[in-house]
Amino acid sequence: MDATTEALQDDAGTFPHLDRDTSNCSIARTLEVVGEKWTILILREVWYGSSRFSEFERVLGCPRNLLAARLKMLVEEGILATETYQEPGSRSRPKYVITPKGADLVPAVMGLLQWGDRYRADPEGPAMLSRHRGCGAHVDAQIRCDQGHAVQPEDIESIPGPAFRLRPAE
Amino acid sequence: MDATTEALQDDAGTFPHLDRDTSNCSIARTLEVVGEKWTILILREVWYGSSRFSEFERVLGCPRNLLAARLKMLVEEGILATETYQEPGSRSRPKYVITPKGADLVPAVMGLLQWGDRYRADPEGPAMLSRHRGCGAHVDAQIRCDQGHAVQPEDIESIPGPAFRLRPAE
DNA sequence: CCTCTGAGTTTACTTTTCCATACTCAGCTA
DNA sequence: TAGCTGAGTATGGAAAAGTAAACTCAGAGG
Repeated sequence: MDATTEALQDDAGTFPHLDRDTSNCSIARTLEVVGEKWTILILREVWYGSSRFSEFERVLGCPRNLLAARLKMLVEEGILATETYQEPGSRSRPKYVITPKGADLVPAVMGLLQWGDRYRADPEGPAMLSRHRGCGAHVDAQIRCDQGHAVQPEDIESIPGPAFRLRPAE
Repeated sequence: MDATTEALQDDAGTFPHLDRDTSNCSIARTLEVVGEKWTILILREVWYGSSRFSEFERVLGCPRNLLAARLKMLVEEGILATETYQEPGSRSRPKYVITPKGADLVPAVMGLLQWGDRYRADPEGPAMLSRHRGCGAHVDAQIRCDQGHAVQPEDIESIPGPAFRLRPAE
């Protein structure tokens, strides 16, 4: 940890957050990849079991050109990978499967899912439920610290990290 | 639980997911609220300490009309609430604070944050770090079941819920 | 060789969203 | 009552997304 970072961290809570350079924000960078329309919904369908172009098209009702563009981007980003499948009597064709990098998006998507379940579900409840395979208990996304404590949003402290930078003067 | 849902749940894993009605998906509904550009970044700035219109504008560099529209929507949705502040010598003006409903989005945003930290951070690391106030340990979003087990993405089983519907025939 | 099928690509058009800038408005001070 | 400031609103053009339909392409089967 360099001296600048150290100094800023000592000042945690009162660091100059309004003057920081926000171009290297991890939230913004994740949204550059998954923030476009259809992208997260494609991933949702992957974990519900779809893998073929025609399946995504059918269940999402999304334009083919956008679907092709999003799938291509997800493969280029390493979130999906292509494999091949072959129906009897047909030639082999590509299908899309999740990679470990893609699976690491699950906590974020679970977070969106459970917020929608809580605040925007139909009166009778959610359309889909998630449970732990085997134990069968309901699962959800939650925040924990490395000591194993459950953490409430108001007990999260955000402090400058190693790549913290101030905005260049205008 | 009605008979249809029961039947579908017995069939978990092989339910007709390609024929389901996806219009009541909780992920899609959450994205209707927070999926537009700037919305999540506004919330990020709220937990980093901003509350005033001019602060959001300055740190985000977002167009004023979009900022006004997003703030208005977030207040209408109950994610932010307005309070007033008054600088000495100035009239009172509105500021924006997070509500409990807004705080419930933290797991989703933490999920996006940690994915970006892992895969898209600068070589030296993240721009910001999150720690548990008091204990000081690093915090992250993770998936757990109600039995307290940590759950890996591949051990999540998605099954039809009470609002599961098949798509109307075409 | 012809046809069929899934997986795209291409094109043309409409609609929505985004962006930059100019303008307005309310109240506090001079 | 004129000017200043923070918080917006209005507007016009650019970019992205959505829609629909035609077109391509690579094999398997006939």
